[in-house]
Amino acid sequence: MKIELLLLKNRLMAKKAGQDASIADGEGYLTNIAYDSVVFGFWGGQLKILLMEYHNTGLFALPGGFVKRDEDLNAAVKRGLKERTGIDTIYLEQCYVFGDVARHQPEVLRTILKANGMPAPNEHWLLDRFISIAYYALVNYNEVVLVPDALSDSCTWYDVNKLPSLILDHSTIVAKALQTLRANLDSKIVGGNLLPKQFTMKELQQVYEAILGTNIRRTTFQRKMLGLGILKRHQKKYSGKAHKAPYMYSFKKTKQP
Amino acid sequence: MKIELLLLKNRLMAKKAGQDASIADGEGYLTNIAYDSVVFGFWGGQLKILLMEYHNTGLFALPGGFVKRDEDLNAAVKRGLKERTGIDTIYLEQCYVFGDVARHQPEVLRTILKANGMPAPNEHWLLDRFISIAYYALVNYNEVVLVPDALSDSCTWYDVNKLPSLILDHSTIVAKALQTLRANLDSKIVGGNLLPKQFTMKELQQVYEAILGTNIRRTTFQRKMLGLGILKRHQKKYSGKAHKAPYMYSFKKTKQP
DNA sequence: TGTTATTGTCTCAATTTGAGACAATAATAC
DNA sequence: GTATTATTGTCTCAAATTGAGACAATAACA
Repeated sequence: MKIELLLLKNRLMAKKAGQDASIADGEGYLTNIAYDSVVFGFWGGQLKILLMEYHNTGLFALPGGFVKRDEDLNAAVKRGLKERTGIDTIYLEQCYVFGDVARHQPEVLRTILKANGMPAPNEHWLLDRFISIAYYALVNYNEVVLVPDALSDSCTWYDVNKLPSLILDHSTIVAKALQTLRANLDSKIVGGNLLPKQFTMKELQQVYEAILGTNIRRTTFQRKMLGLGILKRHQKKYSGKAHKAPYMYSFKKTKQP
Repeated sequence: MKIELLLLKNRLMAKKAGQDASIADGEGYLTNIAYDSVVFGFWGGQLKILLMEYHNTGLFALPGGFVKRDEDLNAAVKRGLKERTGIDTIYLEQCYVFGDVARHQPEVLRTILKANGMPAPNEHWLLDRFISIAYYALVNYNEVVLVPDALSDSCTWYDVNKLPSLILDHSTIVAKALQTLRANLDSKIVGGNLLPKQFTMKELQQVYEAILGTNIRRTTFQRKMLGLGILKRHQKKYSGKAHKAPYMYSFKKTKQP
C-alpha cells in the first residue's frame, strides 16, 4: 500500500507539472502491463534479433515498453518499434503473455536505474510487477535505422544463435517467439517481410532455412513456392557472377485482415 | 486523476478493514488486466461453450476474472475456471490479447453493477480500462459442475453455432478461440481433452468434425489417428445395438511441457 | 438363421513430396 | 570465338501420403 500511495503522489505531481504519459513516473500508462518485442531481421544468411544494452551494466534486454491509457495495445508496440527501428508499417504478431510472479525481479530494474544515475526507491513504478505481452516483428534489415532508448548504450542486431544472456525471462521470450515464428511459417506469409520487396528464390530459401534451422532441398522448395501462386516474377538479376542469372520475385499483394 | 484518487481511497479503506484481493474494490489485484476464457465442451455431437448471464440484464458474457498481485497469470485463469466448473487440472491455452481502447465500454459494466444493486460511481475500478488475455479451455462435459458467480444468474452451455449476442468484444474472442483451436488441432492433442478418458473412434471423429465444422471421411480419419501412434486400444464397447462393437481408445500419456 | 447397422482393415487410384537429372544460361579464361 | 564454371529453372521418376471405396467381421434382434 505504501508503494501505491507514493506512486499516486508521483502521478499527482506529474499531472500538476503538465506531464503526460511520461516514462519518468509511469503516469499516463496502463499499470502492470508491459510488452517485449522480438524483432527479427535477416542478413548474411543469418536470422538476427534486436537487443538493447543498458548503460554501464552489461545487461541485455529485448526492446519493450508500455501502453498509454488512451492507446491500443498493438499501437503501443508499433509506436515503440518505430522509435527503435524507424519503421512505420511493421509486421507484428502476438506471441505469448508472460505472467508468472517469478518474472518480477525488482533488483534487476533497480540495477539499471541506478546505473543510469536515477533514484530507485522501493515505490518506483518500474519496480512493480509487470505482465509482459510478447510480440515478434519481422523487418527488412536494410530499412532499419537503429536508435537506443534513454537507458541504453546500444540497440543492435545479434545472431539468433549467438545471443548473450538476457535479463529476466527474455531468453524464454526469444525461444517462444522463434517457436511461434516457425509454427506460422506456412500459414502466414512470413518470408517476404524479412526481405526487400524483390528477392531471389535462393534468398527466400535462405530465410526459410534460417528460421527452421534446417536445410531445404532447392528444387522442392522452388516448386512449392511457385505452386502457392503468391509470387510474382520480375526481371532477372545479373550479379556479375559467371552463371545463370536468377529471376527476382515479389509477393503478390494480399489484403491484411 | 480524480478517478485514481478515489480508487486509492477505496483501496486504503479496504486495507484497513483487513480485506484482501476483494472483487468488491479491486484491491489485491493487478490493475487494468483481465482474462476471458472460452471453455469448450462436447456433447450431443455439438461443440459447446460456457456463458454467464448477468442478473436482471439479459447480458451474456464469457467467464473471466482478474489476477491477484501474488498470483501467476495462468494460475489465475485456472482458479477462475475451477470456481466455475469444479475442474482442477484443466487444459488451457492462451489465445490472444485484446487490447484496443474501443473495448473499454464502462456503460456496460455500469449496467451490470446497477442491475445487481451495486453503486457504480465513475471511479469504480470495474469501469476502468482493461486489457483482456483470452484463453481457451477444453473440458470433459460430464465432469463439469457449473456454478454462476455473484453477478450472474447462470453459467450454462451454449451450442457454439447458436450463441446469443455477447457483451463487449466477447463474440470476437469466441471467434478467435475457435480459430486458434482449429489451428492447434493437429499440433496439440486437442481431441482427448474434450472426451472421457476412454472413447470410441467415432466419438473422436465427431469432436474433430465439430471443431472443424466439416465432415471427415471415416476410413481416412481412422487410419490417420492410428498411424499417429498416440492411441491405446482397450476392450470393446457393447452398446446393445445390433452391429459390430467398436473398440475403446485412450490417449497414451505424454509428459506435458 | 437371416437381417441390419456399424466397424476395422484392405486395396487401388490420385495427389503430393523426395531426390536427382539435365539443359539453359552469364561471366570469365583462353 | 570457344571452352569452362557455377548456378538456375524445369522435368522426370520413385516414394510416400491421402482420397475413396470395397468388403468381411461382427452384435443384437426378428
